[in-house]
Amino acid sequence: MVVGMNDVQPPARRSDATRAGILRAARARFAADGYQRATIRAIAADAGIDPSMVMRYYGNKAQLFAAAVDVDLRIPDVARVPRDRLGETLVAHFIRRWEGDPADDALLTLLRSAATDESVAERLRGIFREQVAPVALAVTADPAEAALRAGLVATSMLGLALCRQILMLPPIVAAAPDVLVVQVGATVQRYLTGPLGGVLP
Amino acid sequence: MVVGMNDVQPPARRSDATRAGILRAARARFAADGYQRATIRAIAADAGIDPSMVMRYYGNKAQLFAAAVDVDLRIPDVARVPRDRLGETLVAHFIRRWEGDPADDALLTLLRSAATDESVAERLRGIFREQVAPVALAVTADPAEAALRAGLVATSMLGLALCRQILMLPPIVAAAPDVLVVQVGATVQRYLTGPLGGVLP
DNA sequence: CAGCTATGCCAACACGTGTTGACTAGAGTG
DNA sequence: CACTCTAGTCAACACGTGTTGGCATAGCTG
Repeated sequence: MVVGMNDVQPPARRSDATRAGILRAARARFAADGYQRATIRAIAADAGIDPSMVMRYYGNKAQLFAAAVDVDLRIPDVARVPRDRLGETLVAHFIRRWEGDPADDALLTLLRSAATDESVAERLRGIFREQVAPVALAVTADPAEAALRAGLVATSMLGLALCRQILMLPPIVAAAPDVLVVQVGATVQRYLTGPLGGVLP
Repeated sequence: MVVGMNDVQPPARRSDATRAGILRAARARFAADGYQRATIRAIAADAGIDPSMVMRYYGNKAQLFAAAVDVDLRIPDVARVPRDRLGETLVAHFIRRWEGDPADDALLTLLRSAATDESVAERLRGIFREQVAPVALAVTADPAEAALRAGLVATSMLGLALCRQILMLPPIVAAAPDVLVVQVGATVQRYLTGPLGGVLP
């Protein structure tokens, strides 16, 4: 085994461990405190290095945030899911991810900060456009209808994330995943495949 | 007409106009920027007075926030609403409030700040417990079931508020109120009066 | 008018923030 | 070994924050 395992782009610098440590600490802090409250000093302390290293490797706080929060919802391929199971499948997917390590889920981090930072909100809208909207397009061909359906789904899913993982609303935190999958899943299902009432422009 | 019109508690100080001005500016700033980003200096500037006056009249920033954000959802009396119209009625009620002046709605202000400030989140949970949960209790006698139903309703309503007023998700912002009332109203209706599947402990 | 109190402004403190630059050790290379 | 470049620390700057105390002024009260 030679020194360079991945002889593609990065020349495998000696500081890779530190960089990774910074990124790991940043993810945790941003997830726990949001963009503004998470300080470079705290992140550096968690990573066990000097704050100036963060600046050297990531430029500034905004770029560190961008690097730390890479959002891939990993939405399952809707083509492989029975049409009448879409709602349950999607809700189960997200709950399972949050169950693992909420501090590791970029979506929750973004949601926390998007409430007060417009630039983060813009980024969330981008995620919606590129990763959520396509799901609705697999159900309807009409773009306007698909956009509305996707928006309603976002309403439901983000509302669940907000109440369960951020606001910690007791009944929703205590609810068994199965119950939420059935109830919220039914809502998402209706938003995706149910009637809209023909009120589209 | 004598000097004191309301001769009850407050002796009608001469600085009442200033106090009100501070409160008005604080409401706007907190609604627009959230708790942390809204600065005492900015609020004082908006009110046209010195920052130290804010401290004199309201003690500190936290107390100013508490004074500025008084939350009365003014949920309509559920007893006067037909049981099968609860969902639509509730959604229409909230949308109508936001339509007016979002910066004046305390719920949105709280929602913005609750994402990053635990104490604000705790306050939101209080609002939920005292103003939302009772609605579900008017539908079911069982407290555990009522709590779950109220939680699901919160999921739906806060998700809508989040996407429409805070994240500004294009399809939800563009959607006509009627459409949202019908669609989200149906969801709330089912959460309140629909079957739960008997999975309650 | 004299005196007191409420109302307001000004300047400053103490602190935490992101960010920068100079400087030290230490590995890698000729 | 001598030289170079990287990884890292330290101290400090410039700024914005909440908060405080002192001082002027205007209005009310005797």
